[in-house]
Amino acid sequence: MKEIKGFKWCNKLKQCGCKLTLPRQGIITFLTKNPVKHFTADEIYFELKKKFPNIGLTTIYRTLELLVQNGLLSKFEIGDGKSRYEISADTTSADHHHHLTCIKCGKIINYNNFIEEEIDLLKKIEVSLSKQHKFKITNHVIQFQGICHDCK
Amino acid sequence: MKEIKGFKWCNKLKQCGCKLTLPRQGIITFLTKNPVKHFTADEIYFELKKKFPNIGLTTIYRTLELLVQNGLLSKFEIGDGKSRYEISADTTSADHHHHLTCIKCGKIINYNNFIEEEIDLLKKIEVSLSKQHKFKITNHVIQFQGICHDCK
DNA sequence: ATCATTGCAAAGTTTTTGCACCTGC
DNA sequence: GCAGGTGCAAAAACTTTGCAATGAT
Repeated sequence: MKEIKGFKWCNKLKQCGCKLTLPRQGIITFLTKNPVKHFTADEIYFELKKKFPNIGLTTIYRTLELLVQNGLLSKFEIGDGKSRYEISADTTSADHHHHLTCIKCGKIINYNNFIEEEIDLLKKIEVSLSKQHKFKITNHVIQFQGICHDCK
Repeated sequence: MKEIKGFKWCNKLKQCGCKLTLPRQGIITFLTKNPVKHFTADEIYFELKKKFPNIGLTTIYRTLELLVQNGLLSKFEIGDGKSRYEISADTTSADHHHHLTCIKCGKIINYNNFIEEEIDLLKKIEVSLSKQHKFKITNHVIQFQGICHDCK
């Protein structure tokens, strides 16, 4: 077992007392390499199959859930019935983005040319909500929904 | 067929060329009366059964989808595999709120004591995104995720 | 009268569970 | 070596579809 891309996340997993198995490394590596996409479990499964032909879809689901629970991944839904996952990018990271989704065709557009106040405000809100509701906030899902140019 | 609570939405539906059937009225009425909850299709089904014993779950799904497509409802997911629906409250309405959800137990907390800049900024972003991506934005899903006091 | 809408049953998808085997530490 | 992790098959859960019957305009 040698260290690979995504080692930061791999270490984080170890710190949580989880074993760093090959499937887990594979999933972390893959999602780390593609930080701006939003994969379904199925898409990750078919991708991982290439490197780990024996991997099972069950493992994908279990690993994704584990990573979500430990704050490494963000899980969300755009209305098509499939959960989507992406690496939790820090709000200061260039990979951090929000989503604009079409309620007709399901198209997802990322945007990260934030209005300058946007990130500041989110941090402020997170601090405020944490205190008020005694939550440890790990993530946020900001999603604007509407009808895209093609569907109108 | 007589007018009932939620007539504003009922009229909106008619304007979209949809027939105003009893099940549709029932669903609109129910969701209008409970503007701050987030119901699953199943929960709405069992509620509507009381008034319309013959109603089918299929109708619930079809009606909800219709209402979402026409912008009357907001649909979102908190990570438990069930879609949730609520009446689209205008951002200026007292019913308008955002969500704080626990990734462990699925608890949903509404908050609407917005930091004063929050609503202004959202409007600004919506205008900006609409132009940039030629979207007609109908709704937004703002969701902070974390671990609640009880789960920590 | 007409055509959209409904309810039921069946099918389709996505996700979870049980269990014997395997693997990282 | 052992607890935790994996893969397969089966099951569960949620949602959609086909179709004949019904209902709103």
